[in-house]
Amino acid sequence: MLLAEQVKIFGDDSPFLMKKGGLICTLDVQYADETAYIAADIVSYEYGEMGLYGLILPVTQAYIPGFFAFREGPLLLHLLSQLEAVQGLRPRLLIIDGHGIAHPRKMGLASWVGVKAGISTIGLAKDSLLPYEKGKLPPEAGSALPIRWEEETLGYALRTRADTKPVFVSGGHEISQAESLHIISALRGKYRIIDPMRRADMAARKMARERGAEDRIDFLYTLAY
DNA sequence: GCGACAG
DNA sequence: ATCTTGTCGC
Repeated sequence: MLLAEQVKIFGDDSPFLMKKGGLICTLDVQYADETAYIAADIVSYEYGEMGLYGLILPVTQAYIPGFFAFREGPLLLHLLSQLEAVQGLRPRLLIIDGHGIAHPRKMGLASWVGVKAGISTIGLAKDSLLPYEKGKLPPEAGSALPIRWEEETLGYALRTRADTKPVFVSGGHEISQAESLHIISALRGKYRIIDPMRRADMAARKMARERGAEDRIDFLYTLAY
Protein backbone atom coordinates (compact mmCIF):
# COMPACT_ATOMS: atom_id res chain seq x y z
CA MET A 1 0.00 0.00 0.00
CA LEU A 2 1.19 3.50 -0.77
CA LEU A 3 2.55 5.35 2.24
CA ALA A 4 0.06 8.19 1.73
CA GLU A 5 -2.81 5.67 1.96
CA GLN A 6 -1.55 4.54 5.36
CA VAL A 7 -1.81 8.00 6.90
CA LYS A 8 -4.68 8.08 9.36
CA ILE A 9 -6.21 11.35 10.54
CA PHE A 10 -8.92 11.00 13.17
CA GLY A 11 -12.19 12.91 12.99
CA ASP A 12 -12.57 15.99 15.16
CA ASP A 13 -15.26 14.13 17.15
CA SER A 14 -12.82 11.43 18.26
CA PRO A 15 -11.65 11.47 21.90
CA PHE A 16 -8.40 13.33 22.57
CA LEU A 17 -5.59 10.83 22.92
CA MET A 18 -3.49 12.97 25.26
CA LYS A 19 -6.18 13.06 27.95
CA LYS A 20 -4.61 10.14 29.78
CA GLY A 21 -1.16 11.73 29.76
CA GLY A 22 1.88 10.19 28.15
CA LEU A 23 5.00 11.80 26.79
CA ILE A 24 5.22 14.42 24.06
CA CYS A 25 8.49 14.47 22.14
CA THR A 26 9.40 17.53 20.10
CA LEU A 27 12.15 17.14 17.50
CA ASP A 28 14.42 19.53 15.65
CA VAL A 29 17.48 19.11 13.43
CA GLN A 30 20.34 21.44 12.57
CA TYR A 31 22.68 20.82 9.68
CA ALA A 32 26.37 21.67 9.44
CA ASP A 33 28.23 20.43 6.38
CA GLU A 34 27.23 16.78 5.97
CA THR A 35 26.33 16.25 9.61
CA ALA A 36 22.93 16.40 11.30
CA TYR A 37 22.51 17.45 14.94
CA ILE A 38 19.18 16.20 16.26
CA ALA A 39 17.59 17.20 19.54
CA ALA A 40 14.54 15.72 21.28
CA ASP A 41 12.67 17.54 24.02
CA ILE A 42 10.44 15.40 26.23
CA VAL A 43 7.53 16.78 28.25
CA SER A 44 4.51 15.31 29.99
CA TYR A 45 1.28 17.11 30.72
CA GLU A 46 1.49 16.08 34.37
CA TYR A 47 5.12 16.84 35.17
CA GLY A 48 6.29 19.26 32.48
CA GLU A 49 9.89 19.05 31.28
CA MET A 50 11.17 15.48 31.41
CA GLY A 51 14.45 15.58 29.50
CA LEU A 52 16.49 16.67 26.52
CA TYR A 53 18.44 14.30 24.28
CA GLY A 54 20.80 14.67 21.37
CA LEU A 55 22.06 12.54 18.50
CA ILE A 56 24.66 13.21 15.79
CA LEU A 57 24.31 11.46 12.44
CA PRO A 58 25.80 11.78 8.95
CA VAL A 59 23.47 13.25 6.31
CA THR A 60 23.01 11.15 3.20
CA GLN A 61 20.10 12.77 1.36
CA ALA A 62 19.90 16.17 -0.29
CA TYR A 63 17.04 18.53 0.50
CA ILE A 64 14.42 18.63 -2.24
CA PRO A 65 11.42 20.92 -1.61
CA GLY A 66 8.33 18.78 -1.22
CA PHE A 67 10.41 15.71 -0.40
CA PHE A 68 11.82 16.84 2.91
CA ALA A 69 10.75 13.54 4.53
CA PHE A 70 13.37 11.58 2.60
CA ARG A 71 16.12 13.76 4.06
CA GLU A 72 14.99 14.22 7.64
CA GLY A 73 12.63 11.27 8.19
CA PRO A 74 15.27 8.54 8.52
CA LEU A 75 17.25 10.70 10.96
CA LEU A 76 14.23 11.10 13.22
CA LEU A 77 13.43 7.37 13.10
CA HIS A 78 17.00 6.71 14.17
CA LEU A 79 16.65 8.98 17.16
CA LEU A 80 13.37 7.33 18.14
CA SER A 81 14.91 3.87 18.14
CA GLN A 82 17.82 5.12 20.25
CA LEU A 83 15.45 6.81 22.67
CA GLU A 84 13.67 3.53 23.23
CA ALA A 85 16.77 1.32 23.29
CA VAL A 86 18.89 3.51 25.59
CA GLN A 87 16.36 5.36 27.73
CA GLY A 88 13.34 3.07 27.45
CA LEU A 89 11.29 6.03 26.27
CA ARG A 90 8.38 5.52 23.90
CA PRO A 91 6.59 8.90 23.43
CA ARG A 92 2.87 8.89 22.77
CA LEU A 93 3.07 11.92 20.49
CA LEU A 94 5.69 13.57 18.28
CA ILE A 95 5.77 17.24 17.35
CA ILE A 96 7.85 17.56 14.20
CA ASP A 97 9.33 20.58 12.40
CA GLY A 98 7.56 20.34 9.07
CA HIS A 99 4.07 19.53 7.78
CA GLY A 100 1.66 16.70 8.39
CA ILE A 101 -1.03 16.38 5.72
CA ALA A 102 -0.99 20.11 4.91
CA HIS A 103 1.19 19.16 1.97
CA PRO A 104 0.66 19.01 -1.82
CA ARG A 105 0.63 15.21 -1.66
CA LYS A 106 -0.80 15.03 1.87
CA MET A 107 2.44 13.42 2.87
CA GLY A 108 4.62 15.79 4.84
CA LEU A 109 7.53 14.82 7.09
CA ALA A 110 5.31 14.38 10.16
CA SER A 111 2.97 11.98 8.33
CA TRP A 112 5.90 10.03 6.94
CA VAL A 113 7.47 9.58 10.38
CA GLY A 114 4.09 8.77 11.95
CA VAL A 115 3.39 5.93 9.53
CA LYS A 116 6.93 4.55 9.60
CA ALA A 117 7.16 4.61 13.40
CA GLY A 118 3.52 3.80 14.11
CA ILE A 119 3.07 6.79 16.38
CA SER A 120 0.87 9.87 16.60
CA THR A 121 2.45 12.98 15.10
CA ILE A 122 1.74 16.67 14.58
CA GLY A 123 3.49 18.73 11.91
CA LEU A 124 4.52 22.22 12.99
CA ALA A 125 6.02 24.47 10.29
CA LYS A 126 7.09 28.10 9.98
CA ASP A 127 5.90 28.44 6.37
CA SER A 128 2.94 27.02 4.52
CA LEU A 129 3.15 24.99 1.34
CA LEU A 130 -0.55 25.58 0.68
CA PRO A 131 -2.34 28.91 0.20
CA TYR A 132 -4.40 30.28 3.08
CA GLU A 133 -6.47 33.42 3.60
CA LYS A 134 -3.85 35.55 5.33
CA GLY A 135 -6.10 38.57 5.77
CA LYS A 136 -8.72 36.54 7.64
CA LEU A 137 -6.46 35.62 10.55
CA PRO A 138 -7.01 38.04 13.47
CA PRO A 139 -3.84 39.63 14.92
CA GLU A 140 -4.51 38.36 18.45
CA ALA A 141 -2.43 35.53 19.94
CA GLY A 142 -4.37 32.28 19.90
CA SER A 143 -6.37 33.00 16.76
CA ALA A 144 -6.45 30.26 14.15
CA LEU A 145 -7.62 29.87 10.57
CA PRO A 146 -8.24 26.56 8.80
CA ILE A 147 -6.16 25.76 5.74
CA ARG A 148 -8.68 24.27 3.33
CA TRP A 149 -7.95 22.24 0.23
CA GLU A 150 -10.60 20.59 -1.91
CA GLU A 151 -13.39 20.72 0.70
CA GLU A 152 -11.09 19.48 3.43
CA THR A 153 -9.33 21.09 6.39
CA LEU A 154 -5.72 19.97 6.14
CA GLY A 155 -4.36 22.11 8.94
CA TYR A 156 -4.42 25.52 10.62
CA ALA A 157 -2.51 28.78 10.55
CA LEU A 158 -2.11 29.54 14.26
CA ARG A 159 -1.13 32.93 15.65
CA THR A 160 1.12 31.91 18.54
CA ARG A 161 1.99 35.53 19.30
CA ALA A 162 0.15 38.81 18.63
CA ASP A 163 1.03 40.72 15.46
CA THR A 164 3.46 38.04 14.39
CA LYS A 165 3.45 35.65 11.45
CA PRO A 166 1.51 32.48 12.31
CA VAL A 167 2.87 28.95 12.48
CA PHE A 168 1.30 26.10 10.53
CA VAL A 169 -0.16 23.14 12.38
CA SER A 170 -1.35 19.96 10.74
CA GLY A 171 -2.16 16.47 11.89
CA GLY A 172 0.53 14.05 10.78
CA HIS A 173 -0.80 10.62 11.75
CA GLU A 174 -3.23 9.04 14.20
CA ILE A 175 -4.51 12.33 15.59
CA SER A 176 -7.31 14.77 14.69
CA GLN A 177 -6.83 18.27 13.31
CA ALA A 178 -8.73 19.65 16.31
CA GLU A 179 -6.46 17.96 18.83
CA SER A 180 -3.36 18.98 16.88
CA LEU A 181 -4.42 22.61 17.05
CA HIS A 182 -5.48 22.27 20.70
CA ILE A 183 -2.14 20.82 21.81
CA ILE A 184 0.05 23.32 19.95
CA SER A 185 -2.09 26.18 21.19
CA ALA A 186 -1.82 24.88 24.76
CA LEU A 187 1.97 24.91 24.44
CA ARG A 188 2.06 28.58 23.40
CA GLY A 189 4.54 30.66 25.34
CA LYS A 190 6.25 34.01 25.07
CA TYR A 191 7.63 33.45 21.58
CA ARG A 192 6.32 32.53 18.14
CA ILE A 193 7.96 29.13 18.41
CA ILE A 194 6.48 27.04 21.22
CA ASP A 195 8.81 26.35 24.15
CA PRO A 196 9.41 22.62 23.48
CA MET A 197 10.43 23.37 19.87
CA ARG A 198 12.58 26.27 21.07
CA ARG A 199 14.41 24.05 23.52
CA ALA A 200 14.99 21.40 20.85
CA ASP A 201 16.15 24.07 18.40
CA MET A 202 18.55 25.65 20.86
CA ALA A 203 19.93 22.29 21.97
CA ALA A 204 20.55 21.18 18.38
CA ARG A 205 22.23 24.52 17.61
CA LYS A 206 24.44 24.17 20.65
CA MET A 207 25.56 20.71 19.58
CA ALA A 208 26.34 21.95 16.07
CA ARG A 209 28.22 24.96 17.46
CA GLU A 210 30.30 22.96 19.92
CA ARG A 211 31.03 20.01 17.66
CA GLY A 212 34.49 18.49 17.83
CA ALA A 213 36.62 15.60 16.66
CA GLU A 214 35.70 13.62 19.79
CA ASP A 215 31.98 13.68 18.99
CA ARG A 216 30.33 10.29 19.07
CA ILE A 217 28.24 9.42 16.05
CA ASP A 218 24.94 7.63 16.66
CA PHE A 219 25.37 7.94 20.44
CA LEU A 220 22.39 9.20 22.44
CA TYR A 221 23.58 12.18 24.47
CA THR A 222 21.66 13.33 27.54
CA LEU A 223 21.66 17.13 27.38
CA ALA A 224 21.29 19.80 30.05
CA TYR A 225 18.64 22.48 29.83
C1' DG B 1 8.99 25.39 -20.20
C1' DC B 2 9.28 28.72 -15.78
C1' DG B 3 9.12 29.72 -11.06
C1' DA B 4 7.97 28.57 -6.35
C1' DC B 5 8.99 25.34 -2.77
C1' DA B 6 8.58 22.66 4.90
C1' DG B 7 14.08 22.12 6.60
C1' DA C 1 18.86 24.70 6.91
C1' DT C 2 23.04 28.23 6.24
C1' DC C 3 25.74 32.67 4.87
C1' DT C 4 25.56 37.63 7.74
C1' DT C 5 25.12 43.77 10.75
C1' DG C 6 22.62 46.50 12.73
C1' DT C 7 18.43 47.73 14.85
C1' DC C 8 13.91 48.02 17.08
C1' DG C 9 11.15 46.58 21.12
C1' DC C 10 10.02 44.28 25.49
